[in-house]
Amino acid sequence: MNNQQIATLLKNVAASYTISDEKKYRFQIIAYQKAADAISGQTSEINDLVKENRLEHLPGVGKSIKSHLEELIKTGRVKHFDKITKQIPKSVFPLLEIPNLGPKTAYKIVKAFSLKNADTVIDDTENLAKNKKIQSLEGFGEKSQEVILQTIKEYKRGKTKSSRMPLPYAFEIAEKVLSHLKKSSSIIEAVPLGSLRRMMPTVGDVDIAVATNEPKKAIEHFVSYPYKHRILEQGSATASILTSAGKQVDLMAQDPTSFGALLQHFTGSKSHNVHLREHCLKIGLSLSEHGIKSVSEPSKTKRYKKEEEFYKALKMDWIPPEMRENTGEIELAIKHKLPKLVELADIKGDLHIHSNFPMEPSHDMGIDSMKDMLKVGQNLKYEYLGFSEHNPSVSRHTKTQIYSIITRRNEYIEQIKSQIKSVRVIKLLEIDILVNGNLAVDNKSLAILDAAIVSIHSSFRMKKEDMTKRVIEGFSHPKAKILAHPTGRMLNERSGYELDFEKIFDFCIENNKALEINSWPNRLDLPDSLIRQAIKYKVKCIINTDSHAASQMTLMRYGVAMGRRGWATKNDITNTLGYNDFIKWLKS
DNA sequence: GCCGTTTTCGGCCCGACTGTTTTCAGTCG
Repeated sequence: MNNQQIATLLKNVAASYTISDEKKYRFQIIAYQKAADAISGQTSEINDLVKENRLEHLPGVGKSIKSHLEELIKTGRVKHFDKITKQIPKSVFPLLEIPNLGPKTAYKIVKAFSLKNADTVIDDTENLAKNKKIQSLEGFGEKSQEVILQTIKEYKRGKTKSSRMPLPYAFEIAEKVLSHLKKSSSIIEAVPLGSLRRMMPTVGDVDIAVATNEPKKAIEHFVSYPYKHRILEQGSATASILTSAGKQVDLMAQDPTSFGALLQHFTGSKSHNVHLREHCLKIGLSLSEHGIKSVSEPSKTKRYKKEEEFYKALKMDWIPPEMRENTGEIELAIKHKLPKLVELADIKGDLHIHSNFPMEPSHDMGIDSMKDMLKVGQNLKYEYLGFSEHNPSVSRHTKTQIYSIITRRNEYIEQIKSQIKSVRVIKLLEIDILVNGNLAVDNKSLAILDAAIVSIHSSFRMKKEDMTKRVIEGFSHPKAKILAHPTGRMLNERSGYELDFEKIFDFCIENNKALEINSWPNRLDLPDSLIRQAIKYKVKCIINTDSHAASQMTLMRYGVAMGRRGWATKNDITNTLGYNDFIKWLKS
């Protein structure tokens, strides 16, 4: 069961409580929704957290829900959940997937028309709306019937928030909308916020804040966005549109004098905001996107132009957006003990890049020359670059042939070195760890490299113990210093292979090896939660791009963002070291 | 059901928008 499925289950429990007796179960409902939100926002699999007994670190998941989840992972169901949800017709739950249909509305429709079949309930509701049967129900009308019909159609076409997009794609949408917004003189400033600003690996919808003295004009301009499918809502302070590609864009407008409060509010996460607001209530302050007011004097709101001022007014340090997931950052900010996170400018080199040098590998080659990639390295002000093409294919070459290809590449690198001197070149290779734990390159060839990156590219479906053994065996070679994309996950595609990370961490510490934070947008691997854990173990990480083209070398920002989401400081990342120190580590 | 900088009891974020109402309920983020 994946996180979204678990979150849906918890939401269904909350919905069941809402329908049975909203007043009686008011706080259980909040608790279950909170837990669902916490889990759907988690980037590592709850399945693993339960198995590794790390679940208590999730805020919103306490003793009771934790034991329910343990039962769920173990047996596939939860008796307590079954008891609660059994009181509600099964057909209510699929309807909750439709935007704007909450528990009350869904239940009303199901009950009024005796819709019993959960498999067809969405079609049934669509037909009822088409045949104008819903408008006569109490509390409904022509408009709400039309909205139901419309949203079900969009849901069926996949135009819904359920599919999350990779971070760079979300940035692209944001850029397009921003360039549209800039055309209006009513908009003083426009900034993308939400999960985009927190640099979540995937983004559901795009949130944008604007500072304006003419909110009505600003919002009218926003909803006139040429690539919109339709306007979802439009008020005097906020509006939402669906783009023609089916992605939702939310906009909030605010007076420039309160823009800092809006930045804080709209960046989230929800869980961060709720926790922060609960904390502030205890000291008599009520927070909103407008500013801060005292509970004793609710008519007066203090406004803040800058987000820094907002946090400062709460006697806290400003919290980097990447940390705002309510995992302890608020407490540290109060104590002025936040870590100083690694920054893009700290990075001194990229050690995982693939040039087009003809290595005859079994995996994909790069498309640009070493020279072109070095030029980009120069522009990025790097001190060093490590070329790490895939090893020559084992099935098509003898050991001797592999040795001669690597020798040829070394000679070519020496030539280039004499031409470009501002960036130092390190001779690496990305080498497969074979099923038996051996490396795909023998000792003689390894000896002529500065070091090696090792990684898994085959036979993913091994048992956790076997895979851990395989990785550690390959990683044990003295030349192997970096384990690339350690979990093997591909976002929205596959969850990766299973590894015992406590063992991997221990191994890295004992042998002074580093785990890669791969910046490739569909990988972002290590995942942030594992980075956080690795850092706690004092394991070194290294942030690389895995570029297969010179233009991809700027993807470094995404890897750095994941490091920041995992609370990594400059000291935790080996490629923040200057060349001499880095080489010393690499050859240690 | 969760949680702890006045608490192991007694609290629980805050506001916007829409449709169907005639002062509000439901949904969302």
